[in-house]
Amino acid sequence: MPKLPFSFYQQENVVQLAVELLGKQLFTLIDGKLTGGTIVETEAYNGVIDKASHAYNGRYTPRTSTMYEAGGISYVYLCYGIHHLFNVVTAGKNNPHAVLIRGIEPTIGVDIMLARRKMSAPAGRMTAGPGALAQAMGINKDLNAKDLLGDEVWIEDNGIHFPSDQIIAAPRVGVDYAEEHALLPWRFFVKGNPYVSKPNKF
DNA sequence: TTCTCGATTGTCT
DNA sequence: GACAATCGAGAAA
Repeated sequence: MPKLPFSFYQQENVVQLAVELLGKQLFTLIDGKLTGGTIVETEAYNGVIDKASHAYNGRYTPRTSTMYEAGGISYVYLCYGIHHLFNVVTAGKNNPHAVLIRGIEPTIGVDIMLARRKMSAPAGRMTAGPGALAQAMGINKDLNAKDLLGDEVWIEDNGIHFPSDQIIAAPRVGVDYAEEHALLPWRFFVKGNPYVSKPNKF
């Protein structure tokens, strides 16, 4: 199946791109172990105007410099000292947009993911949530700034397309006070999918 | 150099 | 439902 082309990641509309990533296949080849799954939950981080983004207001640091690169690479970082979060950098250079991958539905290497998660049987929580899915797929900060057209981590399009009425768009909680920010951060997930993290109630 | 806190999750009550 | 675990980035000094 074809990997998503470089041009796909150059879109300036990170919100729309976050929607389009739903249904795509995310793969990692770590230490010779192949794992992959269907993306079922994403969250858009709209660069300098997104208050929740690391690059908010043009903040540029060694860590966030990855987000300023041209789209089509990964952005991985450690949160709470425990969890690795996997993002896809999008848009052109110096436009720090990113999409956080929050949930996948495992399709390849399920047993490997179970072992990494130290679980004995498949369950929804295996890959539901950004920290959990990163652990399941063996993602760590060594995967930061990797080319998504490379052979360690990549995304394929196998034609899966969720109907629009199955895709839920949920604004981030706690931004009601700031009307200009209320539109910016968006979370998207597939309705009723067991591999979506908590805010699955609708 | 030092201090605070986070794009979270799992466990205990 | 509430809270602890845990460490590196970012900001201040």
